[in-house]
Amino acid sequence: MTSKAAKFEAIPDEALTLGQQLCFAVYSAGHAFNRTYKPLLDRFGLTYPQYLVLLALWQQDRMTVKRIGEEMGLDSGTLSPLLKRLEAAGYVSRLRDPGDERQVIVSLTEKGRRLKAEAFGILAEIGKASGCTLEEIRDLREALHRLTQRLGSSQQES
Amino acid sequence: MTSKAAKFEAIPDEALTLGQQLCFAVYSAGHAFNRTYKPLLDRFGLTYPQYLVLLALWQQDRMTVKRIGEEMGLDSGTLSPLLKRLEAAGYVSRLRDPGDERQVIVSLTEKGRRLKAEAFGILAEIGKASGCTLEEIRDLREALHRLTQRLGSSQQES
DNA sequence: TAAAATTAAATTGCGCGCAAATTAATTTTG
DNA sequence: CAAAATTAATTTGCGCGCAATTTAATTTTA
Repeated sequence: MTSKAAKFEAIPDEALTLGQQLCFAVYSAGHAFNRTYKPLLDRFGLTYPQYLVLLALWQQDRMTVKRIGEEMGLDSGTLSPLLKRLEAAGYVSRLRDPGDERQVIVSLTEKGRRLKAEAFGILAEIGKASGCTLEEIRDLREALHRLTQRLGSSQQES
Repeated sequence: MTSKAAKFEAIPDEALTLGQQLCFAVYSAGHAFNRTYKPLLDRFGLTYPQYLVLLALWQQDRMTVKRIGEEMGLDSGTLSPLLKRLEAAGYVSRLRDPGDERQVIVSLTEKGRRLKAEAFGILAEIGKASGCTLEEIRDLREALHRLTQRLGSSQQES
């Protein structure tokens, strides 16, 4: 019994299958959402991540890139080009903060604000596709938030 | 009361926030898993999706690209280059099926099989980082599987 | 206040993930 | 059996997502 092998000997072989992995269940559900949103967003010329940024802006307009990144867990390397495309599509404007020229303030355009009305329809479609009750959605969402929190905080420790 | 607005009038404004979205909870948890796996996989020169493919192969060796795609919900456009990189890293071999030259059979190399022993350690690390009990993991996994199933089947209908 | 350190965005490079087009092999059918 | 249709994998193009670097502005501090 070598020391290295012994340490995890208690874990059965079946624990290592794809179907048993929580991470793979999350991974697959993420793709499934992306695929479900795609046809609903195509007619607005939006991608799923772009739509999530708009959700953040409908909640709180005029955020810096950094602030949006904090809300969404994304860095400027991801957001900068995405926001440029959202601007090119006419949904947001990007303006340097006159008080601090390092910052860029992202604001909804009139077109961006108008889209919010359509989003309720998208929300209803997704809710229907998910086949979940409001309670199931809430419980699952909260369980995932707790999980994300714990995975995130475990990062800092290492 | 315009007809278009009236249709979804019952949905409150708060339902449209990022934090309320199940999709965003899944999206964030997916990124959190990716970030947690990254340092654990870096020393093997593997990415998180590559590791998932290896999980599939430890469960069932010698699969065609198509079969792996069915197991994982990915198409060959994603898998072909990923498998080439796994081959370049020495974890798998890719061989045309002599009985049907259209198919490519992906097999674990000795190096790929050896890595399985290390995977139990990774599994334990992730389990610790998730902070979930085995019951929580099972429940969450099953809820996500059901969700993925329903989102997937809703695609065919449209 | 001038130099050093910090901060915010943007940029670069690479690996997914997916749609669409391409290539090559096999199966169907006329 | 030959043409047409189907199938499997690859390739191409584009948009994330992230690490690492760069650029520019602001703050700290010597």
